[in-house]
Parts: sequence; C-alpha cells; structure tokens
Amino acid sequence: MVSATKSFAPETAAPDAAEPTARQAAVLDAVLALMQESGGQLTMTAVARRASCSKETLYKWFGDRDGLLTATVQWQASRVRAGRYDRQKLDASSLRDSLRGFAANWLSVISSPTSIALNRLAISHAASKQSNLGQIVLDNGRFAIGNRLKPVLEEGRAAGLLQFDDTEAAFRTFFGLAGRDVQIRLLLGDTLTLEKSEIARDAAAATDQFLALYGRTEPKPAAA
Amino acid sequence: MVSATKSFAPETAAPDAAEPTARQAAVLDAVLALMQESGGQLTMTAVARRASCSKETLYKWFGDRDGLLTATVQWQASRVRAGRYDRQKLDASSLRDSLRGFAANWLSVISSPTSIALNRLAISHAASKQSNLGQIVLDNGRFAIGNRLKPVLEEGRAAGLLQFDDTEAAFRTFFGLAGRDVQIRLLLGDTLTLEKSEIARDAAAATDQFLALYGRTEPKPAAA
DNA sequence: ACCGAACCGTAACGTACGGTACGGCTTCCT
DNA sequence: AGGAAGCCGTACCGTACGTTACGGTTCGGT
Repeated sequence: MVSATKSFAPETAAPDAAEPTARQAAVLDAVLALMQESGGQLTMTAVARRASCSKETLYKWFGDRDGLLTATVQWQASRVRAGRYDRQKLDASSLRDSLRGFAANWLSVISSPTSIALNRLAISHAASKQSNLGQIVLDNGRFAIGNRLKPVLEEGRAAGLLQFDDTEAAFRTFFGLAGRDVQIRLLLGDTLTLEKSEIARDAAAATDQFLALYGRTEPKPAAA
Repeated sequence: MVSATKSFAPETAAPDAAEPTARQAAVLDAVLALMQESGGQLTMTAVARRASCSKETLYKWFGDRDGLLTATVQWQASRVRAGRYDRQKLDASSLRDSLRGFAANWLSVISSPTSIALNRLAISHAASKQSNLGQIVLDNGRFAIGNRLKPVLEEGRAAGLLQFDDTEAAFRTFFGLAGRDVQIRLLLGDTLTLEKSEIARDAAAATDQFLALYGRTEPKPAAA
C-alpha cells in the first residue's frame, strides 16, 4: 500500500487497506503492545517474535516497515470510532452532558498509553517527513472529534443555548479548555496520572468554562 | 510544581555543562540548523560535515550522540530566557497587556521551526525513555512560562483584578486558551502557518476569554 | 626553530536492523 | 493420497550509522 510495491489486488474498492483478518489483527495488536512498552524497540524481528509469525509474512502482508506501522495506526483508529452522540432533545442539561462526555472521552484517549505511543511514533515520522502517519493520527484524533462535536455545538446554537459566529473557533476553544497542557506533558514523558475521577472533574470544569464563554443563558455557575 | 516532577527551580549557575565556547556553540547551532531541515538526518557525520569539524572532536567535546543532543537542547534553552516582565503598576490595562504578551510569545515559540524540531526530538527520545530531553524541554517550555506567568496572575489577584483559588489551575486554563490545538497539530506535521498578525489576534482573544473567566471587574468588552 | 596540543578529514570497525531466501510443517483442496 | 499454498523459524545479505583510530596541519608556548 505504501510505496511502489507490486501493484496487486488489495486496493480496489476500499480506500486504503481492507479489513485485516483476525490473524493480521493479532499482529497489529502485537505492534501496539510492543510500542507501549517503555523503550520498546519496534523492530521487525521483535514484532515477528512477539506475534509468533515470520518476518516473511510481515512483509507479504504489509509490504514494508512503513506499511506495517501505517496499518497499525489505522487499525487502532478504526476501533476508536465509538461514542456516537445521538441527537436527543438537546436542552441545556443534555448539551452540558454531551460536552462533558466529549471532554472526558478526549482526556481519557490522550492519556491512554496507546495514544501516547501512537502520537510519539507519528511525531517521529513527521520529523523525517516520511509517510503520512501524522496526518492519519490527526484525522482520527483532533479532526475526528472536531467533526463529531461541531454539529453538537451548532445544534446548541440553533436551540438558542450557545452563541458564536465561527464554529471552528468555538471548537478550538473547547479543545484548549479540555486538553490544556495534558497531551504535550505526557508526550514529553512527564509523569502525569489522570484518575477517572480527575478526568470527570476536569471535563466538567472545562465544560463550565466553555459555557461561561459561549453559553447564552448563564448556567448557574454556583451550583456544584 | 504540579505533579511530582523533579522541577528544581530555575538554576542560576549552569546545572550541567559549562557554557560552551564560541566554537562549540557554532557546532550546536549546526545541529539546530540540521534538525530543522525537513527530513534532516541527524547523523554524527552530517553534523561534523555541517559544522566543519571532525567527528573525533564531537566525541571529545560531547561524549556521545546523546550528549551532543542534550547540549543542543540546553543551548537552545539558554537563549530563550528572555522577556522579563518587570512588575509595573499593574492596573487592568497593563495586566491585559502582560497576558497578551505571554500568549503571543508562547504562540510564536511553539510555532517556530526550532521549537517544533526540538520537541519532536525530545518526544522521540521520551518514547525510548533514554536520556531526559523531554524533561529539559518541559522545564524550559511549559514549566518555565508557568513560573514566569503565575506571579503575574497572583499580583493581579492581589490587586483585585483577578479571582481564583488555585494559581496552577488558572495558569493551565490560560495555557489551554492560548495554545489550543496549535502545538499538537504542528508536531504532527499539519501545515499551519501563524502570521504575526494572527498570533497577535489569537493572543488577544485568549486573553479576553481568560479575563472573562477569571477577571473580577468586567473589562468593558465593548470598548475597542 | 622545536614541541606538543588541538583539531580537521577520512578511513576503518562493529553492530543493529530492514529486507530476502530457504527448509520444513500444517492445512486444505481435488 | 498427493500436490499446492500459506506460514513459521532461522539463517543470511547489504546498508546505515555510531564510534574509534590515524595521518596531516595549524598554532601557541618556550
């Protein structure tokens, strides 16, 4: 898929790679496990040994090392697609719940070892400009959550609960209020543990701040 | 200061290596230049060629590759120490100017090619847990600006202009409002150009939002 | 003028790792 | 049963790169 390897079948219908088989998925999980182990050396030999498969098979399935990493990133991305927010009635309370859910979900994603390892990998590759791992990670992280949250914001505006001109700007503010310095600190190796309760509290605080800035009706800030 | 990171206070004397000589500084500048070139392969041979010095000298001066990179990061960090904010009278207007200055400075730092390259390098090393480049970058980036801004916030509170309980939490909010998604997007290779005017505008917007959340007296938003 | 230190340029060495080849085993099809 | 295909384990190859070694040149001190 990646470089100019022999152009045989797999890329006909699917935009990229077809769904991996169960065995292939096991290999990709091995890659994910390997890259989360501190100082984990992500060599083809290590992957083959960890997945109990031969290197020959790795190259047959994924082309080259870059193809394997790309497939791994996409594999992980495909399982993050969850948390559909069905448009409910959307009053002030449900909007607040939705925002809190988004913030909490985002915080737990970026603080997960998998996300940290994946982002570090993609950033390393972005430095050498090889491959487009960075774009894939961005598309399935920052931009994916943006595309899922912005409709909620616009519905909130349509319902008279929010007030803003630029949806993108409003989303970026929410993004900043929720994420703050968490991601960069974790990527740089700062030991920063986010308990579930802490995530919930931070998500609620970020939501309150966002509503204070963009809410039309004051959300009763004194209430706990 | 927040978590249990060993962030010892801003050392006055050189904590590690002594000041590099002019020739050594030239070598370190060569490293910096090299790591900013897209796809720049940061090999010892490339550094030696770029700096017109022998590899033997590199090893004599810096020990090994890691020592060279560490010295480079510290070298760059040592020149970012600028922008002292002398405590002026601190009325509402000067506080706002200070905050805008901090936000604009931070945005221009994180969007500079040098910062991007340095952070990518440190993040790559944090993945392999080797060395403490991540901690150095963190201490001279996120924590340094925190230590410089927090006194301003507390002075603002003492002057009755701001209202908050937790200085650290207030700073992190400001950090998030100013940085938003800029750093992670740049690190992942997103093409995101920040013009000087755009930085000034974003910094002003972040400051307004921060004051809306933490300001005690409404800063007269209608006035230009 | 002489000596030694510092340094440059380059060659050489060792290893790690991406990629390939091959023998043997299992499975499935006919 | 027999053959073919897929795959595992391992040995192997070529290259890139960190690190070391060495000859040649410059320069300050005596």
